Amino acid sequence: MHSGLSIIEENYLKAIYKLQQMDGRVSTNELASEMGTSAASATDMIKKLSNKAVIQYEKYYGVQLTTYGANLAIQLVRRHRLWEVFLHDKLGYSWEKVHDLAEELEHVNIHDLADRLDAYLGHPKSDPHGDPIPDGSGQLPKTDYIKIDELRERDSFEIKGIVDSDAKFLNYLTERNLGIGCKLRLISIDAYAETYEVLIEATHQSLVWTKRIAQNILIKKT
Amino acid sequence: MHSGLSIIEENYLKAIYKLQQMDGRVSTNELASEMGTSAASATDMIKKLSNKAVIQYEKYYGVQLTTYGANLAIQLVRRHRLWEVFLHDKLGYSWEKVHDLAEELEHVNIHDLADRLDAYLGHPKSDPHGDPIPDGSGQLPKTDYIKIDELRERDSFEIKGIVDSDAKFLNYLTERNLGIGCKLRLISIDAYAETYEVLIEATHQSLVWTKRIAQNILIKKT
DNA sequence: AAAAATATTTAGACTAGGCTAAATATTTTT
DNA sequence: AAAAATATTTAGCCTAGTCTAAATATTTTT
Ligand SMILES: [Mn+2]
Ligand SMILES: [Mn+2]
Ligand SMILES: [Mn+2]
Ligand SMILES: [Mn+2]
Repeated sequence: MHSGLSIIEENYLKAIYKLQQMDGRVSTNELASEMGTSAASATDMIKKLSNKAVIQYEKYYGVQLTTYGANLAIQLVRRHRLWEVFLHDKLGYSWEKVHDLAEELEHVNIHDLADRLDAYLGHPKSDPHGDPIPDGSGQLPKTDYIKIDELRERDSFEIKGIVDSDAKFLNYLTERNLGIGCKLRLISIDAYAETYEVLIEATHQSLVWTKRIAQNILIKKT
Repeated sequence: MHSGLSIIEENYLKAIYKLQQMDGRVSTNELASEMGTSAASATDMIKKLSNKAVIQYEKYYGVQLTTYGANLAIQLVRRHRLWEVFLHDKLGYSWEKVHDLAEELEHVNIHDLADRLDAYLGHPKSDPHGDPIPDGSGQLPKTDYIKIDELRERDSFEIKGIVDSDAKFLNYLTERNLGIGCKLRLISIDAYAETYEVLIEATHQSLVWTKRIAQNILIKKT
């Protein structure tokens, strides 16, 4: 259960996992920027994680998680998201607040804490931001969410997830009564301005999404 | 909310708080021994905590918590015990396991986490070891527990708490079906051997407690 | 009131994680 | 194919927390 990694090493590991999702290979600069440190510090840490067999490292080439490292990362993500569910569902925190708290709680990993928490929460499939929660064996529930650019005018849809849940974006959504499970309809597409006019079914409120905003929202056609 | 102390500084603070309960003034050696470090390390940390106005320090004399430091310590104890209740009552951990986990969780202190946890747990008055939980303003519920040497033969009593909940002692109790709330009767006192024969009401099981064991159990006459 | 024993502090060194500045490799542009 | 720009690593230094060994203060014993 105990990973042999320090809290800081675990945070780097999670960052590598996140970047690898998108890019495959992770460069020193990418990692440094994600962690908010210097490239020199990232190089130092890369060497440490490499010595612990968590990542595979080739000089001037970048890093990749080993199978072992990927497993550790997924369990870390699992704990993070389970804590987010706890904080949101049981303690009533808003989805903007849960991330910072889970960022600390995720590092507690003794006994079978994650499994007990999972059972207590009723084996949730996704966290408050719509991100899928890996099961005990590291399996991620398969989702088939799309983005709004795959819809046609007058299609109905539901918000299912957020690509990058940074606090400012979550706040933007909350202020406009948008959240996971929210039902909407695509009213019109402005192809030149690259904007989408949508209507919230519940309130009949109408909004315009720029491409940048729309690309950050995962949906399902209904 | 954020104390300005590192996790390690917080652990020292809690140790000082614990030792001060018993002794008043805390010596360098006592602290080093409680923390499992060298006296030199304890001296180093004492200087740091003193600079942060958490303790008052006089060379070669010992340390004492300041009012500010005592408040921080009590809030830390509050978080520790609330997490223990959560782990025990909600996740079903035994009282031997909750301490180690709470030792890590107690350091998470952002937003109003302790207060939300407290409300969620129904404002518990004591943790799974019978230790009182301070309220949000640091007030400890007053208890009037005694030890068995204040009883007479044939008195009935209930276990209310444990003085020093180390794992081995908790295990000793669990193996004999003893725990908080357990009802017993004092059968006889052997003044010369300094032992107490007690009877568990529920099972009619009879046990002999040595003075060392008896001194570690807090009870209430019923 | 000395001597001996004990407690505490200081000195110097080590590891983890971080930084800046300089050196070196790689990629892109011309 | 050079030159310029960018990316990465190395070198050297810093702080937090730890250690051992040595120095100093205090307490206890004789
Ligand atoms: Mn984290
Ligand atoms: Mn999340
Ligand atoms: Mn702790
Ligand atoms: Mn306890």
